[in-house]
Amino acid sequence: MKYSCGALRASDEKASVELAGWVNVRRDHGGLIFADLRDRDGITQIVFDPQRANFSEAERLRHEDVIRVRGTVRRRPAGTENAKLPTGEVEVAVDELEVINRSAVPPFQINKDDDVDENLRMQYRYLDLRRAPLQRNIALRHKIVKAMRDFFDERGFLEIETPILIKSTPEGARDFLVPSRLHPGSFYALPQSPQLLKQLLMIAGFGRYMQIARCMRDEDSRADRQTEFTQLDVELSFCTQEEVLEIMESCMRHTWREALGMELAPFPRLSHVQAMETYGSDKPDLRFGLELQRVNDVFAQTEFAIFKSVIDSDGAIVALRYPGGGTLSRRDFDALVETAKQNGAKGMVWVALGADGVKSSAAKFIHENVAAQLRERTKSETGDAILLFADATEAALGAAGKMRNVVAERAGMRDPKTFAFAWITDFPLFEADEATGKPGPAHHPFTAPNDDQWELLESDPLRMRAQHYDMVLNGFELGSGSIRIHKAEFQRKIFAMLGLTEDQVNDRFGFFLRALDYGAPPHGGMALGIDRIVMIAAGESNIRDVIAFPKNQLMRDVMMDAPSPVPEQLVSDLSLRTLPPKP
RNA sequence: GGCGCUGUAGCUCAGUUGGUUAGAGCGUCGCCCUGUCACGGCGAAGGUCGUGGGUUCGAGCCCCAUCAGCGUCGCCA
Repeated sequence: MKYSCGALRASDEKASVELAGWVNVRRDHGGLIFADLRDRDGITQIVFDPQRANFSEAERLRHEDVIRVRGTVRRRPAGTENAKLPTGEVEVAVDELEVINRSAVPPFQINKDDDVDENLRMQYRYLDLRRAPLQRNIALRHKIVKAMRDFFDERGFLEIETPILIKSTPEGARDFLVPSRLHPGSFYALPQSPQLLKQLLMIAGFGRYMQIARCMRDEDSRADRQTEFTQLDVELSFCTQEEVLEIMESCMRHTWREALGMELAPFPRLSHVQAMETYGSDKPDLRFGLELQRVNDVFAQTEFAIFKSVIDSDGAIVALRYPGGGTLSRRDFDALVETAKQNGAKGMVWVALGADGVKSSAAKFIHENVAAQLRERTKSETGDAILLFADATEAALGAAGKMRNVVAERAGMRDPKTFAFAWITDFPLFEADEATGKPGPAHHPFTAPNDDQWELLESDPLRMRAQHYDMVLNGFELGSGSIRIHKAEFQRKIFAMLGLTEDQVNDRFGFFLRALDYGAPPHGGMALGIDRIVMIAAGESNIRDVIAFPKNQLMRDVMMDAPSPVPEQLVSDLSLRTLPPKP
């Protein structure tokens, strides 16, 4: 009878079994050969006896050979059980050995979790995937996605697929374009998200929609961001923001329970303003405290010119506790100042609360009473350091917020096994564009403002708050959602506000505005990044480690060697011509 | 496009102030080994020090350029 390599137990003793898998390792004792046979399910020790004809064949087994064996399960002799393996009480005495396919010597060791060069791993992705960490991560990903689907099914949602070839709408990220053979000069776009399509499904009366949706954005990748990625996409009709939050939070609670066996506490909620003030970030890591403190008052009388001018110009001096930072050397602090600058700080003043007294990079201005007040305000202790950031309010908070993560990392306060979810609510509807100062959508242009704020659209749009919410986890944004605008009239107002002409609106969004005219129900929803969720759940720090076939930083698939040139004929069939590469 | 880190054996790394023949562990190959599980023992093979140029009597090491990977800024409605 066939078994997986993780199945056999002591209770299977004397069973006649067939196992197939990869040779994880061979231990050749000369007169007796052990091998560990591996498949997705586990590892089983098989034993070759010199009396058997297959012994000489067993001597030739090598790592990653694919074999099938038939034999008898027996208990291992007392004292030789392996407690590290679930199958460690038994072994299979092999009667028949079939070598199905020999393996070349792999470019790196499959049976060890050692670090290997990323490029090599990508080139031999199928071998990297064979190793335990990726096997685990991909299996976890399946469990998470299944838990999500089960949850929404239970709640009456339909999973509906939306097309991959859609219309380019020039807002947002750069589109991936697909040229049309039948319509020369015209292009499809790959979806950045199924945003408009899911809203159309609401207008179509489906009420509750979800999809595990593939999305593409032609932007540079990061450790937590891949150009091609997967979203849990959700939309529902006749809902309030509160209902969306409840459903999404329950979904995550269900998912963590099913996939990780963990119970999640209720998610704390912070307004956007609150998050920025307290943590200097709209995606604060709540695994630790280290709240930022505005300490302008402490320096009200300071002679320190930089601080003084910041206070006079209505900026902020922000203090951050660095637990254990008091023992750092001047050299370490110099490096930390550099880190702060890379994180957007103009500069950074440090105050070290050493056992032998207070030291500071601005010692002249950090009088004893100032140090005492800072210590009190940041709840610091002897042995800690306090970092000070002075700048325009937003900039100072932002830099301090980034350094908050840096010092927490150094202080070992970012435990990957702790999951601190939170909601961020009350985002602004518009943000001023840094270059032009013009208002642009903070989320996307379909987001509804708070119901009573439409009159601000002409007078003071930047003050409008949106029915927009983010879910964050351990300092990562998992995703955003909002209540959408469901009246064409209001949608047109927003487009106009964003500077689109009537013609542009009709050309790009005409189909959508028309749909809003035919009885569009109020609706809202959310989309969460599946890759990021799995990454954090798996305790990985790179999103590639939870994607079966990821691309590298320059968007190349180095295993397939994509993208690649194509025959000229294929290009001309599309009525296209390639330009010579840019010099 | 900018910045940073990395590049030495199949893999992971060490390599002192620029100085003889570039080392280790794992893997690979061969021989030995009947209770191992990172089996053990003995032996062997394996190197364009990313690439190109320069400085020097002499470069893995210093300088310049370049390529690749990773991280990051820009970008990500």
